[in-house]
Amino acid sequence: MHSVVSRRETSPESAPAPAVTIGDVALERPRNRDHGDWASNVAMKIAKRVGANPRELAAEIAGELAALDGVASVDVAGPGFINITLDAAAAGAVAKKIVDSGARYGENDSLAGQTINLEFVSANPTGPLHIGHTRWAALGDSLARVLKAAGATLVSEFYINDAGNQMDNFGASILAAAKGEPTPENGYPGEYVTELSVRVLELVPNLLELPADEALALARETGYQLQLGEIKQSLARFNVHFDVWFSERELHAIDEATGRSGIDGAIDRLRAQGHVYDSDDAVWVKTTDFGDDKDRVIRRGNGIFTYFAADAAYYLSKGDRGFAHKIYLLGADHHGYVHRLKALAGAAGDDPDKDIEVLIGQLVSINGAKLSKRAGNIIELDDLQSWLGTDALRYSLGRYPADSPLTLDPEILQKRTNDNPVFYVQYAHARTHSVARNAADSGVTREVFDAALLTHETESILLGTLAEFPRIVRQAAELREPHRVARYAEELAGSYHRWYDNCRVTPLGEEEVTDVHRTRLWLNDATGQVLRNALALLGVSAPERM
RNA sequence: GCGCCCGUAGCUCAGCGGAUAGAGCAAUUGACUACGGAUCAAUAGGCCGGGGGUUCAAAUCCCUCCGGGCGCACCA
Repeated sequence: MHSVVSRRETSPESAPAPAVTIGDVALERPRNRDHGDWASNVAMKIAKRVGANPRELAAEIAGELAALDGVASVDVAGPGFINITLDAAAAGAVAKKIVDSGARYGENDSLAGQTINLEFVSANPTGPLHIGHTRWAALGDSLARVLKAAGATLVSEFYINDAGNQMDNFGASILAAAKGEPTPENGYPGEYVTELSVRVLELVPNLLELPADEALALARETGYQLQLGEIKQSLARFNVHFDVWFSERELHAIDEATGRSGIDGAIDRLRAQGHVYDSDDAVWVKTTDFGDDKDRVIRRGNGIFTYFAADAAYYLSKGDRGFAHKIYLLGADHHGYVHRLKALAGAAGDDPDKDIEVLIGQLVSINGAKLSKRAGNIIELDDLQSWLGTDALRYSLGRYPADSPLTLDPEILQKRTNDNPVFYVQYAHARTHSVARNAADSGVTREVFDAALLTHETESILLGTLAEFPRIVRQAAELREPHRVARYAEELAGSYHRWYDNCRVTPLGEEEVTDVHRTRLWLNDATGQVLRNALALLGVSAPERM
């Protein structure tokens, strides 16, 4: 089909208008089943430019399409839609293809050749992860999986903000707790600090006998390692994987040979590009050249670098490490940063519109969620997870686009019913296994696959849904919207349940096993495979029994 | 004041410029001595925040107003 339509677009004698591009050629699955298996609006798109009547043009294209193998019928509808219906054998072939492809079905090469660094969560290692981090963790990890499935070379990265005076405040808080003193000014409250102090004292029994500065440093460093370990464990339990844990301290570290840090080098490089100037004893980056509303200080009058300086060095480090494309996933409370990051890209000589991409996630709230007393009245990832379970939590956060503000209802998240889409999808998957087990017991095998036997309306719909999966994955990757995979999984689960209600895989009672049963087993197994692949992209388990 | 995001069914939310705007929940009513009823079938529920514009075609793109969230540091 593609070939005929594109020939129409590119062949000089049949389509003389040069302004027509491949982007005009849309072939999509119509929402309404009455409009066939595939539909195209190409005739309406190009009619004006080629000076033709859209309906006549559509009829001409339809005539060519109808002659193709596997096409059952082609109709022209409405203002010039071309509706294509495949015959059962052509539509059914996808079931075998899916079973043969296995876990790789859905992968595509739309992002092949792209090297992407995806940074998300990047929490300060001074306390537990909260509900905001939880959403970015779920979305970021799923996005990473989707981008890989689309063929990108991808590294997921956690930037550890382990430099700066919040670390000193953190250390001072632990030290104070160890002494039984109240939380210092600008310190971190919460019982977890006390818990950390107990563990620090176990590791450093003589902490309180050391000189003050030494004790502070030890409290800070020991507490940091313990807290970072907690964060890593929380994320691992949440099925979230990072390829790289990047320490901000690396950027501050002084090179023995040159006596300079990565940040020094970064400022030099930005200066060489002509985007750095000195004023009022401070060093500034001319971010207004790139759309920021004011220039930003990168080195203060007192000689101390701002946070922005580390950001600059970090950005450059990503490019130095071979990542042409950098994606940042930030919370809405950091959206003021977008201009600055874009400006960094521009100041570094990159293209701010192509080489850096900043995704802003809106805030999430959960009605009635318990605030964590131990972490100072935040909602903790660990609490949410033990309360709702990894699958329900990841799925619930993963099925909404990042830019939509979200309010979750814990009553529903806890229900193991249709109310909760994750169980609806997982149940469909478990059901495919149940059906396969029963088929094996009844002597139904996959020895025969005759796609022409898949003629029931629910089979046609199910096959159509299955065929769409690679397109969904590609779209989710290109739009950076992993939630599309979840929505698709729900649609597929629905198509499967309805098929199950209408079409049996195992024969009833004394009925003989026929090729219809055998072929349906392929369809059943194909559905299980795609549900499994979709859930895997979301980091959610696909149980065989529930 | 400036900037970003959001406003779609009673609720929570999908919706790539296309055909009669969808799903789940909540409400009402049905279907198992048939592969798991954690399922399925059906009914009802909408000036897609308001108003302009672009287009053959707008929930979708542009402008404007209203409402909500967030941000505007020589903090990190």
